[in-house]
Formats: sequence, structure tokens, C-alpha cells
Amino acid sequence: MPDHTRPPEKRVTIYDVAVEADVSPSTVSRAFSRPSRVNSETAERIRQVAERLGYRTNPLPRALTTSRTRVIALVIADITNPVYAGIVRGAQETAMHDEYTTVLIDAQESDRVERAAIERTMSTVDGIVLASSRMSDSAIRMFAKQRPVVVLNRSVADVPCVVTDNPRGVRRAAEHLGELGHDHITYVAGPQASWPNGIRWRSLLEAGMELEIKVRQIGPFSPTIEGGERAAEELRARPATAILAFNDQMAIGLIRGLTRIGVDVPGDVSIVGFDNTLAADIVTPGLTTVAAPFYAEGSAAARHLLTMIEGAPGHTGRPMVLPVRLVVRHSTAARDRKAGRPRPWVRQRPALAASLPPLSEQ
Amino acid sequence: MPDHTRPPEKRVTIYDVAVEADVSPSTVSRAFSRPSRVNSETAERIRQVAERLGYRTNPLPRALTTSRTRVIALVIADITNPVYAGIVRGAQETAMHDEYTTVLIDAQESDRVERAAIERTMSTVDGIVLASSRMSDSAIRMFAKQRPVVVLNRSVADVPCVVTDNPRGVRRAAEHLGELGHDHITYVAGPQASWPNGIRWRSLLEAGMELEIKVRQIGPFSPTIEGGERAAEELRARPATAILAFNDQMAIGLIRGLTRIGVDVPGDVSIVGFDNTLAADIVTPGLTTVAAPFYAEGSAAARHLLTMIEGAPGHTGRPMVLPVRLVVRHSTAARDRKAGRPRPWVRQRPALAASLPPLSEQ
DNA sequence: GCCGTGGCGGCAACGGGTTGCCATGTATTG
DNA sequence: CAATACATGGCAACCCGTTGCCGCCACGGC
Repeated sequence: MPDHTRPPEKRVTIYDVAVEADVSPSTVSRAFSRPSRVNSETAERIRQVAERLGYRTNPLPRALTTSRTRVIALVIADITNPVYAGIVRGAQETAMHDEYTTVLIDAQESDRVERAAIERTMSTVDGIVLASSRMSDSAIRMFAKQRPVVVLNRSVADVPCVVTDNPRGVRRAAEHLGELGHDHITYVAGPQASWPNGIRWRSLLEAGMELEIKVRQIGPFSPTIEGGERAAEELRARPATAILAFNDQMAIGLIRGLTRIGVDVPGDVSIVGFDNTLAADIVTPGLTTVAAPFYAEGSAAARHLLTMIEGAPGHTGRPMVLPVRLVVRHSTAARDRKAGRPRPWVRQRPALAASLPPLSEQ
Repeated sequence: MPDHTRPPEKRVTIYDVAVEADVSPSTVSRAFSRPSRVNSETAERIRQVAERLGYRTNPLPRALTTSRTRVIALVIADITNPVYAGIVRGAQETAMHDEYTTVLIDAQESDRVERAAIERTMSTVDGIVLASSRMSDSAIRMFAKQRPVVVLNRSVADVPCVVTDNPRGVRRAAEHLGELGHDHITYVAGPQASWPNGIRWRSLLEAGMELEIKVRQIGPFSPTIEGGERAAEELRARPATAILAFNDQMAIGLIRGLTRIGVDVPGDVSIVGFDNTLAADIVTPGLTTVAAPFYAEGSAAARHLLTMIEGAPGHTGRPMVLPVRLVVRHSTAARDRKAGRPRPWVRQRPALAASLPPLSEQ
């Protein structure tokens, strides 16, 4: 009685192809990895046999000898954050174009998870892109010693970096607010561990000096809608007329929180966000925000990583800086637009408003 | 003169550890993979030496003999869609818990990209989760023959599936609209290739029968905000009072498009979306929508896949169904709330409105 | 004292491509 | 026609853990 159970579907190997094509396994191997090294007719024959048998080269043993897996890792801080979608696409598409596969790792905003995942993955990838890493500089440098690493949205000495032009973005936002007649800007800070948070505040300080606009900082708050809402609460006691938020999520939380307590945006307060996420366009009023070229970021980081993997020197001294632009919507308006109309929170808490802490503190 | 260039940082292997611990390589291997098989003191010594030398077992050669990589692939249709964030997290966390790594593949809404990426990755993973695959059933079954596969958000015969309770979600939405006095519901369709799109429409047909609500369908449209805006255009000619949109993005586009042409939501039209993405809470008015348990979906799919990898039978006949719930916000209201007020589009285009196609067509 | 049993460790083959080196055969050159 | 160069393909070692099998030794029972 014939055995109808299908064969164990053993994987087809170069040995199978070699037998069928009547050549040695090494020739089969070369037919794929170094076609110039074998007679073109032989190569063609081998390719046809391989096709017929359904052979595909197995990347595992290949990696064993070449120590190249053609896989790169992309580590992002928080997959929940829509900001990373563009980055992932950019990185993945450039990698795919060079026939590299991308492994995505979500660090879940935790430096511990991030380290563990990288340690587990490192040996199987040719390089790593760290997008908004939460790890320490020294930890990053340690990984960079073992594998090519490109850091995104952050500047780490001795490691190649890709960043967006935060100073320019902040500057444009400040100019925009200044043109609208604002002479105070409050920066609503995001996580202190976040590198962009630091540079945005410093850039604002600098822009404030040059443009003769007073600045101050409140926070840090969580970089989420809730964080923005909490910031709005805090602003009751320390009113502002112009706000630069660490990111769009927080800006949206601010709009919400302020609107809820009777403050009109942009009538009473102008708000500028960062990132130009989809939500910035959905919220009412539309959020004026600094747009970053996410796709280009991911793409640039991946491309740079790939050249490093191919043996390029990598660190070029200065980080690669990508341009940003200000997208003006409806959350910003001229300061005196409602001149004469008492501001709700001043009405609500005249005592507190009168005893404001001096601006440009911190 | 001593050579100060650091050594080539050769990877530490079991052989290095073996020499240092004065045992054979096989013993080192067993000390890690089968500790019970070696004397506990020896094992401890080996572990200490390994620690000192910085040895980590290399998953590549291990996979070569065990044919287990402890990596699973998660294929999603479009990383731009926030819906997948929760799924990815759920899958990744469950996998990580069992010490599996997750490789994320973005199919970019293209069945071609999807196939190519899977073919490239398949041999290096132990199993695959297909979330909202755009491939044909037969293509999916083909892959399922070669590796354990779990399909998410779709039902494919002979392949284990995890789906959300679309019929119940649609039913709840229809009941909600019915209770508000609506007796017509227009379904604004998403991509025809999308499985949930089909089942949502069929569920609405069924719910309409039972609840005595008339239904019709327009579309298909792209499952994006723009798609919703285009649908709004089309609705000018074929007005509706209650709309169920394929997803939140389209619902938001509808709100926008309708508002722009002077239709009040929810005064003139009630709109219900699908997914309960973050944006549903941000848009004005807040979107009533059917919430799906994304995290649980990803987690369930991954868990199921892992048990299959461990040798469990896998296909259990019927798909695993996860519960949904209706989140009521402000985009739905009683139909006669503004009774007596002429509806703007009827005013605008009386002729067209009068010659409406019969409802429950299609 | 002899044999059986179990614990422990080593040997060697294996998985599946890759590659340095050599052998053979053909083409080129003087 | 001899000498050299080049194209082509095979052999065998290698990458690095894993595992079947065997040998050695200690211990226990009779």
C-alpha cells in the first residue's frame, strides 16, 4: 500500500540542486553568490534546476560564514507614537531597495526593554538604527563598538547621527509668534530624558535672546495628550499668551485642557506644536506646528547605516541635519486680536495672575 | 613596540569558553541548552567563565541545527495606520515574554510587497502572523503549508484565524442609530479587497433586516481621510441621515467633508466609525465608533502562533472571535433633533434629493 | 568480588552555504 | 611548439552550536 502522507517537505539545498544539475555543491553556491565565477551556461542550467526544485538560498548558513545577515534593526522608542510610522517606512524602503530586511524593535519608552531587545538581536543583524533611543550615551557607544550604529533624533559623540534642524524649527516658530505680536513664549517641556526636548528649549532660549522675546519653561510633562492637559491645568496659575509645546500630542492636550477651562485658542493663547502628525490636522483649531521630514529621516539613517555596513567610515564628525518647516494652521493668531476683551483666566484668578513669577526663569 | 590596536574583537565562542573552563565544547553547549545534563558544579564554573569572557550563544548556528530561530514575523498591511500599533505591541509583548523576537514587516498595502517580504523572511522565522493580509486566500494557504501561520482580521479556510466580532459591532452601531430614531443607514465602504469591509457590509444588511432599518452602500473609497472626503462629495447627490463608515479615518473625512458643505454633524447626519483610534477622540465632534481590542488581537494571535510552533495542532475549525464595544461620543444624535429645520443639502439640490435612488440597493 | 545502573563528559558528525586553493583544459603569446 | 595566462569547476576546510552515541567511573546490590 503506497504511503500517501506527503513527504516531510525537506528544504531544498544546494546539494539537491548539485546532484540534479550534475555539478558540485560549490558550483551551485557560486552560481548564486558569484555568477561571474562560473560559466554562464552552467550558471543558467543551475538556475533552471534550482527554479524547478524550488531552491532558495538559506540565509542562516550563509550568514554563518559571511557573517552578514542582510538584516538591520530599527529600534523606536514607542510604536504608539505616529511619528515613527514615517521613519519606519523610510528606513524599511531604503533597506528593501538594497535587499536588506528590517527588524523593528519597540522599546516601549523603556531603556531596560530597549537594551534587552538589542542585546538579544544584535548578533543577528548587520547594523542598528536607534530612533529616539532612551539609553545613555555610553550604552549607545558600547553597542556602536560592536556593530554599525546610526542614531536618529539625537546627537551622541563619536556615533553617526541624523537629526532634524530643531534650532531652525524653534526659531521659525518664535519668529511666527513674534510677528503675531507675542512677546512672551512659554515652552511646555516633554520628557527630560528626551534629547530633542533639551535642544528645543535651548534653541528657544537663544531665539528669545535674538528676537527679544521673553521665554520660560514649565514641565516636564508626559509627551501625550494627557501630559498636555496637565500642563493646561498648571497654566491656570501661570498664564501664557503664546505656547510652544514639545510635540503635537501635548499641544493637542493643551488645546483641549485650555478650551475646557474657558480659554480660547487662538483668541487668548496661541499654541505651536512639533512634528506635524496627522492629528495636528484633525484637531480643532488646526494646529500650527513644526513639520519634520520623517520619511527622509528614516531613509537617511538607513542609507547611512548601509554604507557603514559596506565598510564606509561612518562617523563624519558632525551629525547630518535635515530641514524642517513651519506649518501654519489656526492655533496661532495675533496677540491683540481680542484686545480689550478680558482674558478669562485673568478674570478667574486676578490675584495669582498679578503675582506671576518673572518670565524667562529657569 | 607593543601593538596598541585593539584586537579584532572576535566573537567569543563555546570553544573559547571550553578551553578556559577546561572542558569540551559540547559540555559548554550543554551547560546552556541542557543544564540538567551536566554536573551542576561544572555548569556553574562554565557559566562563570562564559560571563567573564562575555560569551553569548549565537542564535545563527543554533538555528542551523535546531531549525528554530525563536523569531516570529508580524506582517501588517500599513504601518501608517495607527490601528496596528496596538496589535504590534500585543504581539511583541507576548512573544518577548516567551523569549521570541518579533520581526515587523510593513506590506505598504501592496500584495506584491507583502509576498516578496514574506518570501525573503520566511526561512528565518518560526512562524508568521498576517495582520490584515492583502494576499489571496490561496497564497496564504501556500505559506501556511511551509510555516505556522495565524491570520488576523480575516477568515481563511484551513488556517487559524483571530478576528473581532464585526457582526456584533455593526449590530450595536445599528441599534444605537435605531434608538436615535434613524431608519436609514448608509454604509460608506472601504477597500473591496479588505475582508472586514465585506463582513461589515453583510452584517449591516443582516442587522438592517432584523431591526427594520433600511441600508445601502456607497463606495468603495480609500480607507483614509481623503477617501471620507470624497465620499462626502458623493453624498451631496445622495444624502443620508445616518452613516456607518468602514473606519475612523473615513468617518473623520466624512465629518470634515460634510461640515465643509454646510451639513451639520450630528445635527443633520449621524456618523459612526470603526476602530476607535486616537483620532476619534480628537476630532470635533468626537466620533462615535466601534472599538476593537487591538492589543488583545495581537497578543492572541502571537500566543496562538507560539503554541503552534511548540507543536500544537493549530487550526481549530472556527476562528477565535474577540469582543468589541461601541464607544458613543458626539457624532451621533437623535434624528429629529433639528426637526423642522430644512436640511442644507436638500435645500441646495432639491431636484437631486427628490430623485434619490431607492435605499437598500446593492 | 562481580555485574548492573546511572551520572557525566568527550568524540565526531551534522546543518547548509562559502571560499581558498588546486587541477584541468583551453586560449594566447612569442 | 613551448610557455604562460586564464577560465572553470571540484575538494575540503570552515563557520559554531547541537546531539547521538560511547566510554569511563562510582556506587549499590547480591
